[in-house]
Amino acid sequence: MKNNCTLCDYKSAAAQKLSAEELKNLAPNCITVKFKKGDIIIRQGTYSTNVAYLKKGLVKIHIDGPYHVQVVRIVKPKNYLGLPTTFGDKINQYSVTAIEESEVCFIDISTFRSMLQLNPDFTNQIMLELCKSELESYQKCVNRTQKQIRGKLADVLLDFADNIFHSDVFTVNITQEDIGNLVDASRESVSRVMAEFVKDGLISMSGKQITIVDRKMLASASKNG
Amino acid sequence: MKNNCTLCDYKSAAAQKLSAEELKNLAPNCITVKFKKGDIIIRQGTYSTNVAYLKKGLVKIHIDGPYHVQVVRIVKPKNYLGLPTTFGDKINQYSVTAIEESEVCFIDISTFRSMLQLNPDFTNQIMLELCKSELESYQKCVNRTQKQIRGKLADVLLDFADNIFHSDVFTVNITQEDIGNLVDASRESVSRVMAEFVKDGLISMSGKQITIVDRKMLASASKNG
DNA sequence: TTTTTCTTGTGATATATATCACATTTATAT
DNA sequence: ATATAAATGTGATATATATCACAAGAAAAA
Repeated sequence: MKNNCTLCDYKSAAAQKLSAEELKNLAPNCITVKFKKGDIIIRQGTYSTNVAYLKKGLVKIHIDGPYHVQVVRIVKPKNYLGLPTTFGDKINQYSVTAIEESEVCFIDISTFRSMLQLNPDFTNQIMLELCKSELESYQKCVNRTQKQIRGKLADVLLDFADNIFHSDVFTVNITQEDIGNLVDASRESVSRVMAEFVKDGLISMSGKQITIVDRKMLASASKNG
Repeated sequence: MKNNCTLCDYKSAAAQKLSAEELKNLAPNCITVKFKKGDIIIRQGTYSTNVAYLKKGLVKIHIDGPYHVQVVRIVKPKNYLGLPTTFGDKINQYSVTAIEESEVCFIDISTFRSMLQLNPDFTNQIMLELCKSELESYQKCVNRTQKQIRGKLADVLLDFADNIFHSDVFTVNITQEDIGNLVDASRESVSRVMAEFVKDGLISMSGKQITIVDRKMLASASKNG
């Protein structure tokens, strides 16, 4: 689908720094593609020739580890997917898969580069996001390696409510195995701990819908396991 | 100590993109400071007002986790320390400590920002490094969470030899507790596995000097634990 | 609807590694 | 040189979580 970037309602913080002229030049160099749940958007090990930007939907970023897949994080719209790959390495170091119907805008890499070259405000915003996500990934890694399952699961549930769905009631279209890969635990352990959380009244579940019932206790589980 | 950046022998890849004029302007806005082994260069939780760049020595980057310290990585010279903090957050998200006598150049942050604003080649190089380190940190996190101690220790030893000391014989000025924090293991476990490696002829040790004896077996330990 | 596949629940068991406790060695300070 | 502190080695024990095995439920396909 051809784009009209000027009128785009899903502009990134960085793209909002672009001039009318620049946005006009951008349009013919990017395409929007729709993905269904389960579709692979970026595949680890393949060449990356575009910058991907999530306009709508929800995706997971995942890496093939030595023994399992690790889900690095869940990404919501108005975020670039795989920015670091775009520069550092030409080969995608991780995969991105849609977990809901999603719309991704693929921007030609040399167009993206020339925007960086020409517009320092744009560049600055991109750098800010790179830095933020690097710091976040450090913090997440510490939590992944040090907390135990109850703590990590509580973290993930609060993160979903606070940063992704902005509601204490939400429906995540991922399996318990995915959640396991997100907190480095087996799917059986996820099942058990979730049941524990329900039993103890921290959350309630019906199907894939999760409701956060007791924020305080969940926060305490996040801290003390 | 006042700097003469033009004549500096330790320029970063990015700084090599600066013009003679730009280097001249840089000099009055940075100072070089010497640190002894054990000195804290950057302290987590404090304000960051400078960009730090490692000219000589060796440092560790570490984060206070919920239960222990995690050593994120060991950094060798000609690398920026804490770049992501410089933009993303004004508060240092991690600490940096010298593990050998080190020299660090502190660059005034607004000077650094204006170089980014004015020199796209400089910026490009900085972005490249940011991206590379983000990808690296993803990969490291997967290894940390999935491999077991033998594998992680083998990784670290090979990393030291290949990427830091460029020799199969090297002396690391860190304790086994540090190594434990680097591979997310207790110091006792590090001691035990190191002894195992010596017994099995993968490495030899005398004091803090480590010699890699059997690369093949070490690489296989890295893979298969 | 019926069949097949995917996902979840739950007990029993195995295991890697932490923790504790103390001895010994090495480094640092007096 | 001596005292003190820090780092390392090593056994015994505890424990969180993986793995295995199978049942049951939900979703997708036929």
